[in-house]
Amino acid sequence: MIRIAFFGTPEFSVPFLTALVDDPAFEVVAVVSQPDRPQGRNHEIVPTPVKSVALDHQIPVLQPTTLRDESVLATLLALNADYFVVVAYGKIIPQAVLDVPRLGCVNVHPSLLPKYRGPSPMNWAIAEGDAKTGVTIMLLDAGMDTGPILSQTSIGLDSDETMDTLMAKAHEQGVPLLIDTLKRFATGEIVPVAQNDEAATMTKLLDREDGRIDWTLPMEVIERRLRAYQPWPGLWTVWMRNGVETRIKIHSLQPSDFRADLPPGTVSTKNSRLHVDCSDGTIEILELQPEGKPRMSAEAFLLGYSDVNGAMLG
RNA sequence: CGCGGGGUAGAGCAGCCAGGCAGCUCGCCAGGCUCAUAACCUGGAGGUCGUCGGUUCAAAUCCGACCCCCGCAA
Repeated sequence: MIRIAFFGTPEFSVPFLTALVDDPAFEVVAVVSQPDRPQGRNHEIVPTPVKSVALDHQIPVLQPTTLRDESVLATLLALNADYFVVVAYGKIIPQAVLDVPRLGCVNVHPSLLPKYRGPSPMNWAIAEGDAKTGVTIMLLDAGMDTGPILSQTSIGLDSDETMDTLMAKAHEQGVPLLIDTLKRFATGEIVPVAQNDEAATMTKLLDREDGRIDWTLPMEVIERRLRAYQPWPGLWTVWMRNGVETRIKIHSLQPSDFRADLPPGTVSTKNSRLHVDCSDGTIEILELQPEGKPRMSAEAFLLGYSDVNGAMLG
């Protein structure tokens, strides 16, 4: 049996972990996850998704605050692991840890490396309107997603692709690829291939301000971001209503054939429809959510907030 | 004890601060008008005002407890 320590934290990592657990060729001897942190509305301490699954399978869980620690290193060494498998762990892994497993540290990166090194590669692929992205299985080295590639699978992006659907595809194709790659690399069937650094691109970490709609952008870009920025940071805008900033989340929109031809960010309503102009046309908002309220259709919103007509959003 | 908004007719909201007939827009039902409509007119049904308790002559409104929904933050 191939001995594996699994490094991962969010929901995205879970299918990879469960597949390893379920495969008789592997023994997952430990799981390393980020420390539990206060979360949610009352700052409750919630276990990470990966930790929960590990506990369900009676797998020992480590949650070190740092991997640069002698006792942590000693614990990892004692696992006598063949692989460390890293899927969205959330922290840089220092060289001393990379050197621990016999066969190496294998990372799952959801892009076609060397394109989109760095965080949020799937968000980026959707936001850029790419026709395809993929999943890369690679060996970690000291750089940011710079290690040699073991295997890769390509994923076609649909015109209505969202993070939900893309993650499902990444799991569908990436999980079996990981399993297969781990087995074949262990037997020497796979030779790592260095990345072409000249073709590399980097993504930046999304932050909450990325979700704030810039209405001076074209419709197409705004629409892509709506699909790319789910579930976080989402897409939102601000309505100055009677001197009070009201934040409004946009859940669904579409380009409109109606042309209001107003300055970007200006709201116009017509026949129970909600339109906002951007740089190259008029967008119809279909579903939205004022802060403190549940999400609702534009039609419902207009019944209670008819004064939005003519407002300038930003 | 992280900060904050909300629960009022099927939907979205106002009324609450300052207690005194339960409102608005839409939908629904019936009828009318029109060549015509996501139009217009007339009439109508639909509510334990989240729950429980307290104060009061009187509570959607004030006080207390609880339940539920949501935004932020992390």
